[in-house]
Amino acid sequence: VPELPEVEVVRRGLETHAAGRRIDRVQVFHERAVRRHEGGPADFEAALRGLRIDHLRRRGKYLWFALDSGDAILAHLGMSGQFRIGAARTHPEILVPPADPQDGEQRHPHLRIRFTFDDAGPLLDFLDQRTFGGMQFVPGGAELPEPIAHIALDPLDPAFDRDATVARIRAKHTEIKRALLDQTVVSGVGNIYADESLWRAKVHYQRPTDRMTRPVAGSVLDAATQVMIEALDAGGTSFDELYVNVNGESGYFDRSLHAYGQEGRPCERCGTLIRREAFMNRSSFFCPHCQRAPR
DNA sequence: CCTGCCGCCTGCGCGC
DNA sequence: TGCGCGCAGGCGGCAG
Repeated sequence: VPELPEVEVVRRGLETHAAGRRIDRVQVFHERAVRRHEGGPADFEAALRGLRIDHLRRRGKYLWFALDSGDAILAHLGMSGQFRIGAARTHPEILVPPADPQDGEQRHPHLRIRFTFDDAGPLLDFLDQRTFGGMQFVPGGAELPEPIAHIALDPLDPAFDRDATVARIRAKHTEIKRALLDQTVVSGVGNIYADESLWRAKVHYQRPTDRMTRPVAGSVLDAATQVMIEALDAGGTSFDELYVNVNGESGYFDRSLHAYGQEGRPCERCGTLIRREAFMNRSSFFCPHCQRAPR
């Protein structure tokens, strides 16, 4: 599941392998992948032809291709989206026989969008098993695409205001994990890093935000920042083949998880068994001793 | 304005 | 053996 560290790994890979290249052809193989694009697949393909990718930018879990025209391709990986560079050549094992023998071309079953460049270099594929991810062309969006103007800065953004975010958290009438997952409060945190942050800060996921002191709210935010930096250094968290970098390689931060997915294992601080509870239609992992439930 | 829930998706593992 | 179900969970939209 791609959260900030995983998306940043992908952004860096695209900066290396896609920036500076001019798009020759775009092929959309599944219309849900461009459902946010007003004009649909044909318009998406036509809008990008001939444009050059200048830079790759990111805010939270969103990333976008800044184009030489001043426009942008805004992308979100959703639950299972991947960008792969030249995968057809470097990973033949993921290929399947063509559905139609006349087709000739071999394609991965989850291939949704393919970019071909005018330099005859490796192509760029967007694969997405569950189709929660996708792309849209945003005219004039190179600096900041309008559709994500409401997304808060993430903790790795140089302009991130830590104290303002603490104030924002404390001003909300909700539980701390909901606030952490609210991308308009702080962006980039998903279920995995929310649980890891709360474990590090020794705070229960249901603590009311409006009854948290500034130091406690700050410690949760600082833990989130720290855990995401460490995960980025490890290349992200990979549980399976659903998250890999642009070269198809896994990250190894899963070995450093203390709470998420650790149900029944002893807490590394106190030995109490990590518990899993349903919360917000997902799972919350926590140490019932270190992270005491609010009254 | 704010909070919180639903529906969108596919594949896998489990129990019967 | 096969099938139905729960689970994985980010996000937009919308109800209250």
